[in-house]
Amino acid sequence: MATVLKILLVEDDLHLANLVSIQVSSLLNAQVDIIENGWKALDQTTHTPYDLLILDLMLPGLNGLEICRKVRQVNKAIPILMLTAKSEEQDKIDGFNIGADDYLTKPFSNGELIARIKALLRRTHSEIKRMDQPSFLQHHELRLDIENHTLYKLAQSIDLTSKEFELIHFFMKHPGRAYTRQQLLDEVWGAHFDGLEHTVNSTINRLRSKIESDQTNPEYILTAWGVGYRFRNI
Amino acid sequence: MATVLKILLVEDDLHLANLVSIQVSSLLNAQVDIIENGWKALDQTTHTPYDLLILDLMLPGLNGLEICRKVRQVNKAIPILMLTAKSEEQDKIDGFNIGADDYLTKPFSNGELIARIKALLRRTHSEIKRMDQPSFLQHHELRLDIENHTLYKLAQSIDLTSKEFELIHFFMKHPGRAYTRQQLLDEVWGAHFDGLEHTVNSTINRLRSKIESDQTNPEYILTAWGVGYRFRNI
DNA sequence: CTGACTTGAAACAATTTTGTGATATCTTTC
DNA sequence: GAAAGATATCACAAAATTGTTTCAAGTCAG
Repeated sequence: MATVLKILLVEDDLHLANLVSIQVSSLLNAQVDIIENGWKALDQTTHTPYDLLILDLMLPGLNGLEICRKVRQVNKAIPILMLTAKSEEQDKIDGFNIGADDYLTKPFSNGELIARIKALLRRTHSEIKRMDQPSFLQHHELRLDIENHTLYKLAQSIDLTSKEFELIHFFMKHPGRAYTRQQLLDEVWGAHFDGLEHTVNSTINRLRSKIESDQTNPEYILTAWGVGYRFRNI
Repeated sequence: MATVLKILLVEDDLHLANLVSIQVSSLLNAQVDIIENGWKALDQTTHTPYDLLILDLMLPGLNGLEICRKVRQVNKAIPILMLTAKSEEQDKIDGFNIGADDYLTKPFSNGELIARIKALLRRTHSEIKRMDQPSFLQHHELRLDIENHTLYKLAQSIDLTSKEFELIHFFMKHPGRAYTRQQLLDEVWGAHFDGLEHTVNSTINRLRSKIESDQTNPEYILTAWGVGYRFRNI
């Protein structure tokens, strides 16, 4: 089910292009097409739907800025990452004015490149999350189908509200560890939530009533007395 | 929080600065210093230790991003909150790259501001705590998993109450040394506790019953006759 | 706009933990 | 070996924490 990311890399330095391609395709589960020439690149983007464009600023034929501008006329949504040399710093501003979403100054590390790409795709609401996390989380009789937003106990599906889903999702990603209520608020409700810790109790109470066979003796969401809660580990 | 928070607010709009200062100092028990000029602010941070920096992005002298970068060169730990106007959205990304921990877009409500500050301080405090303490403490067959808040004897996990956990945590951090009951009360129960020394006995008794194979001949929590208790050293 | 559903908060009930007192057991000292 | 002092154990009550129910406000679809 893991869909492959399609990335177009427009770069005339084939050595660099290959390095980037190898890293990106292996670390992000992506298919990277490489094109050296600006005009060809523009043509290619109109025929194939890409999830991300990586443009070198200096190119034969048509430079990065111009590709950027022309692509944006047609497609306002596609994330664009510009690659620039240090001496071209001034062009950054132009890049943004024209519609690039981020830029990277050469030389850059692989880690930096991957981080930027991930950040870009996250921002543009792409589906990269899928590649960073499994589609299912299974613990004992519980199976969480993350993409379908559904919880199964054995074969039986259990309806969860969205808070309940997020909470058990978090727990199942971090089984065994005890979290305080405040930590759960920060992680699940968001750091800016400004309510009572007791809120966690209520949600856990509702969750337990749906997933535990014997609510007075929970199997999955365990109470860590004096601390908070933890998800079962075995 | 008993101690007063020290916050530096760098903001040239004095009207806004005063509003923020009043709210923050009253609701968070904080002392807020206000500085209008970027250069002065940078100088100030090197002379006074602050718990939090709030930087406006647009400033006379030296803008928020630059202050942020320069402060980070010296101090990697201090939490930084950036204030930006809507039109400066693009700079957010740069802000994060440079090392701000959070940002807030003007106009913001007081509640939002306070919530962000609290969340930031929580985050950085818990990170600091994690930084300077190990995740595990191991002695002989006992292994204390601090983050998971769980004690293992060989592969078997042992349920502890929070006092028991705190007590054995303290012991395992300071093995071999004998502590009087009063010292243990001060260290584990807290200096304000004014109960009987006898309380320590009970807790140790309960702890021993959970971790010692032969309770009449303890391997881990040893009695230091006429003194108090000590944790085994080898 | 209505009605069902979700969510956070408040009140109260139930449970667990923890401190204390009483008593038993062990060490040391003489 | 006995007395005095110190520690261990047990039971119980107080304190702290958590569980449950209910209600009201907010949200969303139809």
